[in-house]
Amino acid sequence: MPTPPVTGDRAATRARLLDAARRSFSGASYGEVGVREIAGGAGVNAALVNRYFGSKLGLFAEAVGDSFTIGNLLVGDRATLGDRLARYLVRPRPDGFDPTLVLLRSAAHPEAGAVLRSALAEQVAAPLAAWLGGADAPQRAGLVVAVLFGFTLTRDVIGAPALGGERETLMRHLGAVLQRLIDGA
Amino acid sequence: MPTPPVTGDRAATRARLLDAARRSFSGASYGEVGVREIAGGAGVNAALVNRYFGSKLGLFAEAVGDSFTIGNLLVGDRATLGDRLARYLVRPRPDGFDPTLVLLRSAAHPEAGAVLRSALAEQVAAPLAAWLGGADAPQRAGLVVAVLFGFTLTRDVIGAPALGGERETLMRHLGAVLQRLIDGA
DNA sequence: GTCTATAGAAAGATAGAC
DNA sequence: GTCTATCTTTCTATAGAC
Repeated sequence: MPTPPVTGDRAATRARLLDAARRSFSGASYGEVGVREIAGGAGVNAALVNRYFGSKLGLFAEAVGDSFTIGNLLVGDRATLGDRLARYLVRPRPDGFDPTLVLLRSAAHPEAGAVLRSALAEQVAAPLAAWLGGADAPQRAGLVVAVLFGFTLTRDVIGAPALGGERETLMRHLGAVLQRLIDGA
Repeated sequence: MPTPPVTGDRAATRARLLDAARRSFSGASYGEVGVREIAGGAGVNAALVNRYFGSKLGLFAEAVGDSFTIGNLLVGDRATLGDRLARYLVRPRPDGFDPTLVLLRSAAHPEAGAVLRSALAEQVAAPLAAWLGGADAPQRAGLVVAVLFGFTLTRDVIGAPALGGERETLMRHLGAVLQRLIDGA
C-alpha cells in the first residue's frame, strides 16, 4: 500500500499519484478508472492530477509507459526459455501493479492503447525478435507475445476456470508450446 | 419469405438495432459505444434502445450473448484441427460483426464481461474440452482458447505489425502450436 | 411506433482561494 | 502545495407529444 502521507512535497505527491495510478489501471480499464479514484488512492485531491500531469492520459502514459520488460526472462539457456516464460505465466499474480493486466484492460481504448502499443513494440516485441533470431523471427516473437497475453487475458480478465489451477499441468503444456515457437520448428 | 426493413414494424426495428449493436460492439468496447451511436447505425432514435431492450446492457446481452460457436470448426479430422483453427485465425477479418472482437474489447467491463464469460464457457470451452478428451482436457481446451484469443487480440486490438502479414508463415507456426495442445503431447 | 425534450448522474478539466 | 467550487460535456434513461 502507499507510503505514509508526506504533505508539502511535490515529488512525493507525484510519486504517490503514479503508484496509485498503476494499481488502479491494473484492476480496471482506462475508461472505468476515474481521476477521483486515483487521487483517492494516493490520498490527495483530484485537481492535482491535472496540475502535475496535464491530463488523465498524461498520468497514464507516465505511469505505465515504460513498465514493460522481458529482459530478465531472456537471461539464461535458450533451450529452457519456454519453461521460464511458462513458469512466469502460471505464478500467482501479485496484488498491485501488473503491466500485462494494464495492457489487457486498456488496449481497446484508442488513446491509452496507442501509449501501450508503442511501449510494447519497443520494450518487448523488438528485443525478443532480436534475441530469437532465425527464420520468421518477428512472426515467432509476435506469436510468443500473443500466447503470453492470451493466457493472462483468458485466465485473469475473462476468468476461465480451467486456467485457474493445475499449475504444473498448465506449465508443462505452455512450456512446450512456447518452446516450439522459440525453436521455430 | 424474407421481410425487408419496413418502418413502423417493431420486429424489424428490433432486428436492425441488434444488427447495429453487433457491428458497433465489434469495433469498440462496451463503455465506448453509446446508445446514440447504435441507434444511429440502425437509423432510429436512441430512446428505442431502452424501450425495446430495457437498457444498454440488455441490448448487449441479446445482441452478443449467444453468438459464440466453435462447432463448425470441430467437424473434420482430429489430426488437422490445428490447421483448421490456424486457417480460421489468419483469414482476413470481415467487416462487421465478429464475436471474438466483441469479447476482446469488452471483456474488461464488469457487467458486459459477465455476459461474455458465461456465453464463452457454455458455447466454446465446454464443447471443446468434451471434443478433445484425454488427459487434462479442460486445461488443454482453455489453452487453445487462450491462443485463439491471444492471436486476435495481439493482431487486431493491440495491432502488432508482425502478425499483420505473412499469413502462410503464421499459419504454419500457429497450426503446430494448436495441434500440440489438441494432441496433448 | 417513433420521436423530442429533459432529467439526473458522472466524467475531465480549470480558476482561484488558502 | 493543495484544496474547494464549478464549468462543460457526455452519458443512460424516462416522460410524454405526435
